[in-house]
Amino acid sequence: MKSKINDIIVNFLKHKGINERISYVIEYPKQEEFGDYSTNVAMVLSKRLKKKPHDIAKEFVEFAKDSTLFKNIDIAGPGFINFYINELAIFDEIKLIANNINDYFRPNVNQKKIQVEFVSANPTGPLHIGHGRGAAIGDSIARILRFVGHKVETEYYINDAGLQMRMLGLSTFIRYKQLLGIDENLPEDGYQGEYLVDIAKDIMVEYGDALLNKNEDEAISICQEKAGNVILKDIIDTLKTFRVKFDVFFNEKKLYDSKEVDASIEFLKDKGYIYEKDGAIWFKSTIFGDDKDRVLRKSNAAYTYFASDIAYHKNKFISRNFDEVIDIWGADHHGYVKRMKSAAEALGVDSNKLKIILVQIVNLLRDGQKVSMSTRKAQFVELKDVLKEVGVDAARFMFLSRSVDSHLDFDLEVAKKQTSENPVYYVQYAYARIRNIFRQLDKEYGYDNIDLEKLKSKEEIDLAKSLIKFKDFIIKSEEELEPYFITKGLLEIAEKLHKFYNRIRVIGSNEIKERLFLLNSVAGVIKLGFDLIGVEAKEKM
RNA sequence: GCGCCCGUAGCUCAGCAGGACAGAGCAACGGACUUCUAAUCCGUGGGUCAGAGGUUCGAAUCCUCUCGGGCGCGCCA
Repeated sequence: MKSKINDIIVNFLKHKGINERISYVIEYPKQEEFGDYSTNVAMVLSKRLKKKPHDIAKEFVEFAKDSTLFKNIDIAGPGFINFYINELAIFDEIKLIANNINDYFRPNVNQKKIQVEFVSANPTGPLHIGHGRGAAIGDSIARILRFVGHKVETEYYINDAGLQMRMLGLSTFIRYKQLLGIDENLPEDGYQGEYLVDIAKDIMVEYGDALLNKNEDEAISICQEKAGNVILKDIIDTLKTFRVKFDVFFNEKKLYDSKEVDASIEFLKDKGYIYEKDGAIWFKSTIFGDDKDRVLRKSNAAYTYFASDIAYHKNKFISRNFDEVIDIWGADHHGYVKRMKSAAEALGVDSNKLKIILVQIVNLLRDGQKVSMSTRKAQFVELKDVLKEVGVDAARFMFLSRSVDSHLDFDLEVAKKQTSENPVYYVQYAYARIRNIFRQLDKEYGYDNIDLEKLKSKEEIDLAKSLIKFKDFIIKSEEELEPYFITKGLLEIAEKLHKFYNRIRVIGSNEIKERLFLLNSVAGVIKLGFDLIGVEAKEKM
C-alpha cells in the first residue's frame, strides 16, 4: 500500500520534471482524522519549486485524484497531504494476503549470504538472563533475514583458547582436590559456582584420585576439557529449550591450530599495518580511525584476543565469503567496535558489511532490588530457571519488546505472575479467539462468492488495515535489524482483533463468510509474526 | 581526564534524516460477562519531552553548555 502511494508520488515528481531522489516521507498520521497515510512531500518541494506548500499540494491532489486507491485526499496543516484509503482497495490487499501470505509480506531484497553470530558465551558457566536477550535478538534477526529471502547462517563462537578457560580448569581441579580432602582454596578470580563441584564429582567418578598423580598442568587440562564440555552441553540444552538453534559452533582454538592467527598477522604485515615495539607486535588501527594502535602479540609471545578476533573475521569474510556479517555483542563491548571495524578495513573488507549490534544490559530485579550479575562470583539467575518460571514465549516476547539499545528491566516477580501484565498473552489470546471461532463452526464455509464490501464497520476496516501495516513493520525490522518492530506490529493487530471481537459477532451473522475470510488472514499474519520471533501460536488458552 | 550511550506520564518505554494539539503498555479510578473464552472491551485522570541558550517560518527531534545516570578507555579476557 505504501509503495503504491509512493509510485504515485514518484510519478508526480517526474511530471514536475524531478527525477532524482527527494527526501520526503510517507507516514501514518498520529491522529486518525488525518487519514490513513500522510506525506510531507509538498513541504519538502516548497523551497525547490519556489512555491507555497499548499499550492504544490493542490497540484498533487489534482494529479492523483483519479486513482482508485483513495476515497479522499486532503491538504492539511502547513501542507501535509493526507490520504484516505478506499475500503475496496483495502480489501483488495486482504485478498492478496489470503492468496499467499509469505509473498505478500516478503519485501524485495537482493539475496545475500549473511552470518549472524550471537550468544558466543565462554563455556565457563551457565547462561544467565543477559545472554537470553542476546539469544532472542540474534535468533529473531536470523529468522527475519531468512524470511526476507537471505541465506542465513547462525554461529556460536567459543573462546576456548584463552586464560579464562584455563582458570575454569584450575577452579575445577581445586574443587576436585577439595572433594578428596585436600585443603585448598579457590583463587580470588576463580569460578566460585557450585556447578563446578558437580563436575568435579563426575571427574572423581571417572578418574578416582588418579589426577593427583599426574603433573598439575595435565590434570588441569583434563579438568578444563571436561568442565568445558559439560557446561557447553548445558548451554546448548538451554538454548534448545529457548528455541534457539545454531548452524555452526566455531572454536577459537581452531584458529590457532590452523595457523590462521599467524596468517592474519602476516597478511596485515604485507599491507604495512603491523609494527614491532617493546617486543610486542602492534596493529596500526589508528590509520582507520581507532584511538590508538592495538597489540596483537604481547612481549611474552602470547596473542591477545584481538589477534584471534581478526583471524576469526578474516575467516568469516574471506575464507567463508559472507556478504554480510552481523555480530551481536553485549553493550559493555562498545569500546571494541571501532577496533574491529578498523581490522575489517585493514583486511580489505568494507566495514559496512560488518554490522555490530550492541545489546543493552538487562537489569534483573528481585523485590525491586537490582541483582548484580557476575559469572565468576556465581551471582546470577540462570536463563534456564527463568524459562522454567515464566515460559519460553513470555521470555522471548519480553526480550523482544524493547529496542535493542534500550535498557530492559526484567522483574522476576512480575514475570513470574503470568498475568495479563505480560503482553504476549494479549497476542496469543487474539489468535486463540480466532481459532476458537473456527473450531465452533457448524460446517465448512468456502470463500467463493464473498462480497467484502459487506465489511463496513470501523472495527473490520481497522483490523484489515492493521494487517496491511504489518508489512511496514517487517520491512523496518529487517532494515534496522530490530525484531521489536515485529512485536509492535503484533500488538497492534491483536488490539484491533480484540476490539472487533467485542463488537462484532461472526457466527450467526449474515456476513459470516466475509468475516471468516478476514479472520483467517488475521490468524495467518499473527502466526507469521510469531514465527519471526520464535513464539508459539496457541490454539487454545 | 578522554570517548560513547542515555535523561519523554507514577513505572517501563515508543517517537528523534525538524513539521499538524507529545504516544503506547502497565499502574490508578469508573463502567461492560444469560453472548464466538472478560487473559477482553469502553471511559477518566496524568507530561514546562532534565535545564539553559542557539539555528529555523517551525525543535522532544539539529548545535553548544550545565546538571543527572550508565558504560568503555591495558602488552585483561
